[in-house]
Amino acid sequence: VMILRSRFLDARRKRRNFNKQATEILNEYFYSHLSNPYPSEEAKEELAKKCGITVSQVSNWFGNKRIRYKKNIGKFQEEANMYAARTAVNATSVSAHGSQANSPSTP
Amino acid sequence: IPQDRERGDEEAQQSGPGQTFDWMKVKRNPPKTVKASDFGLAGAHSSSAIRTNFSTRQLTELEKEFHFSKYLTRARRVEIAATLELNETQVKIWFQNRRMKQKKREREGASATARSSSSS
DNA sequence: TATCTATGATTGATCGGCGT
DNA sequence: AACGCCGATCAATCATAGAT
Repeated sequence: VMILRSRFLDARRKRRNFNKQATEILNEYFYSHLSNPYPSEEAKEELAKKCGITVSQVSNWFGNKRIRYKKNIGKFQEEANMYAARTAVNATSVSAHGSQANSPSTP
Repeated sequence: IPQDRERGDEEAQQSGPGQTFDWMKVKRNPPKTVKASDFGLAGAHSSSAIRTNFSTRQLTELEKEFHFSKYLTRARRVEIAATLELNETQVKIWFQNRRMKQKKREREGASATARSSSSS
């Protein structure tokens, strides 16, 4: 096939990585809800606000994270242990309540 | 109806951080597009049926139709499918996805507008 | 600077739920 | 019972930012 790719017709994707802070927040949620990493619409909105990104971007992040995580669980073990140690909201119903002020305070 | 137990062996690991949850086992059925049915018969279901790559021509035409009408009528669907050499299902799905995309844009565009109310 | 990897976005198609 | 739509998600891929 020719390299008739979109070539440059894709002025769209001008990706920019998220802040380390945002990634931190997203990962924290992901690993503290590893039993069911599917944030509700409300949770997504809250995460979006905290991270300074859009709800769609939060959805994309979780979508990519879930797929890539299960694709190669081993590769994420280290990261998983790290975040798992911070918040222990183990499985068995994640009936969260009043989300605390949540402060990634540095120990 | 038994739910195909995995290789049946990793039930030991549970409390560990590497626990395997249901969402990690989710598998989607492969597309049944069966587009290469022109092979001549005998449902040689061999069609890998993978993500179809629409050509620029097909996308252009679909986009044009979408502007004309966001929703399809049975007749139009048949017509478009024939013209673009796609299944009616593919046309139907394309319109559904397109509508979702439109909605997403409107939503993000709205919040963006509210933000830059009078700037620029 | 070239090459490989991590990651955000896009999109055809699937899943479950609902309405007709 | 069957079909279309919605909303969410999957899964593969694109293109680029970042690491080596």
